Amino acid sequence: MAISVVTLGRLPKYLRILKKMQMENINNVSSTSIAKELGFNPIQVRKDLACVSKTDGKPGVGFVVNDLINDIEEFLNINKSKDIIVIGAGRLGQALMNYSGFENKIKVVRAFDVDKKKCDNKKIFSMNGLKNYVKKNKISVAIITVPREAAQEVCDKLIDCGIKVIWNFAPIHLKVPDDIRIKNEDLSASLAVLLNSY
Amino acid sequence: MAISVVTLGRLPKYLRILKKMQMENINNVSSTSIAKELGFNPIQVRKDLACVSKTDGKPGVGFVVNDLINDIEEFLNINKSKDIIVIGAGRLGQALMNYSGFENKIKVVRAFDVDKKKCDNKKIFSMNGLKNYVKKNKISVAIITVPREAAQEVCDKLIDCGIKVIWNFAPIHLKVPDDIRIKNEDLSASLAVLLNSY
DNA sequence: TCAAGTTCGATAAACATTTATCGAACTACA
DNA sequence: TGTAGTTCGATAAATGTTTATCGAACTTGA
Repeated sequence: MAISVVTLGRLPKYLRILKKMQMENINNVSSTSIAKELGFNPIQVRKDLACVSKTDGKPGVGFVVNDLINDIEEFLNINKSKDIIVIGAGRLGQALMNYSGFENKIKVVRAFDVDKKKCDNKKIFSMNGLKNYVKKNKISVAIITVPREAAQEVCDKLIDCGIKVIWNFAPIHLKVPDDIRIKNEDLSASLAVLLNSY
Repeated sequence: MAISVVTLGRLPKYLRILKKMQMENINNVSSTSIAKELGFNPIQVRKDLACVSKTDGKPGVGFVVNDLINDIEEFLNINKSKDIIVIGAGRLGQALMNYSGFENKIKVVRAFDVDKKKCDNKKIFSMNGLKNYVKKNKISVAIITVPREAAQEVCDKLIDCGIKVIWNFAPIHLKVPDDIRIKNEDLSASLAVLLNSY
């Protein structure tokens, strides 16, 4: 069976604590200790790991940290480098450009903005160069951090440029054709869950 | 039965498009059209709405937009104003302070930072004043946007100050006592889901 | 060597969420 | 008035996710 979205979302969390263990020269780890670290259920951890790793854990010992890291990274496809662009060089856009939490080779390489004053020709560029850059560098993933009013227009433009995957931070539900993958990241939804979950 | 987390996360999305309809003087709306707008299933929409609204929809007509808005807002408790603080006045912290997507009366009112150069005594303040401010203004919700290395320490300090709900954007899984509500917002997890969901 | 404790994977059970079905109520229009 | 189309809520079915159970494999230390 294909992996579920919830499992997929947990993988980077495993990766993060496994890498911490790797730094501390810990070779083996049990599902129980991973679970305790993250507040999960150990059975769930084993199930998740079984989805992405062929190497079994040893009873009484646990899993090999290095093997797990390799298997998860391979599964998440973060061994090949991936360049992402962001549209909207406001505070959020710039925060994402400088965010240190993404996996190894995933980088937000360049921002585009309508405001020419923001363009520094190092990492922030005018929207005019967008299509050319996307084509030349075969960019397929873009992040939208423009104001709500501009978001749908920017989204349409990105699709026109050949972008296939869009991560939208503007507080609006963007509509896209079926062949485009989009995640409408909704900070107010996250906050609602946090404030109201009993 | 208590409302589920997934339903809770959809409520702000309903709210957003309902408010748009309200602006356009649309009085009635069917579950079908809401579903189409958001890419959901109409039955799911009706179920979600039934959780938060006592007022039934009329067959052949749909729901009353204004009533739905009121019921959802009341359910989400966003009629009373709620002040939130953010620790870490970097780009992400400042982005959240200026974010326009939160509901009406939810405001990120003040940031705290160790870097005194960032403090402008308008909205950004030194960490020294944290505890006093939290106590005086009965703040219960805080956002963490400091670098990973500082996050756990900041988290502990917040709890010591009396904060009960924490929204963590640092790429690390923070541990808190059972009586503290925390959401470890994990941007790299979100991205992993987006990049790998089939 | 042996007993106690840990940990695994597989299978099954419990629980949660989404989707389908259906009869009834309403609108719109001939 | 009557008929076709829309929409509802309730109930049931299907699907997905998490947790429990259990026998077997391994470690550790007496």
